[in-house]
Amino acid sequence: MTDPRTAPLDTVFAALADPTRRAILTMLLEDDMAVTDVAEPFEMSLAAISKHLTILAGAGLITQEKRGRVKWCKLEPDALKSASVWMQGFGQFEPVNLDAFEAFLERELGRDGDAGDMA
Amino acid sequence: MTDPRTAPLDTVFAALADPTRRAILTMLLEDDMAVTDVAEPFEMSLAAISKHLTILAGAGLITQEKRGRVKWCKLEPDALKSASVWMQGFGQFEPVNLDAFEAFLERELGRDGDAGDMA
DNA sequence: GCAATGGTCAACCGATCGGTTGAATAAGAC
DNA sequence: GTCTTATTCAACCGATCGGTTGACCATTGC
Repeated sequence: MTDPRTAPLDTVFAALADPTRRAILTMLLEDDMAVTDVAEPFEMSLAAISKHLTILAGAGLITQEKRGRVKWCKLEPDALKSASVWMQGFGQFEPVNLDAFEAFLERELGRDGDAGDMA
Repeated sequence: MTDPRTAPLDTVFAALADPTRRAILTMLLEDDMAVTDVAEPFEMSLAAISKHLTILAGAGLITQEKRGRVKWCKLEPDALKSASVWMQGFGQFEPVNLDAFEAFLERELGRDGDAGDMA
């Protein structure tokens, strides 16, 4: 129910500061997922992932909707807008470089997203 | 084991998660400042501000240069680029709205930047 | 009904965080 | 030299963080 646009910068940046949570966001970029499926690639407990999802939801970065016994997680990119706008002000308002983003995305997927070395 | 490739995002986002540190960055947007002058508007000790500046420098968001007995703090907006690029990927690559940025800047200055209610 | 599945809750743990204080170091000012 | 200013260091504090475990609640399937 919280408007993602009004989520304070504190919680958004704090949520983004954790590599596991950034990896989760990257996964949700592809599709909505159930909590158990989000947790699958990680080496930590389901409860830990559940906490991470609560933090992401608290920051407005995702929403969670329960259908039956499955809770679906959905990315809410709009919550990033305020933080992005805030940050952009410190650069010379340079245009976003898509190639650079793709490179970062690959690194995130290949590293954080890989449960192999996240212990 | 922290991944050196994604560590920058960790430290940058963590540094931005604190309102005092964001207020410092906003102050440095105007001009370079000495540590004591950075600390002046805040209600906390100089040592606390010194720690905040160390964290900002560790994230690459500022640099500090000692001239005489004064240590000057300088904004380094380029450190925001990687984080900004990462974030922008979750939106529709929308162009930055300058008016929106100014509104946020004012809110930051009026709330976080005011030493009156920062306890 | 009963068992399995999906997810959270509660208590606990060590590490880190944001702050304090007081002493220490370094560089001007006189 | 001595006093003052600028800044950090070191030790400490309570709160929060990221994780664990085991018990608990819901929903589904047989």
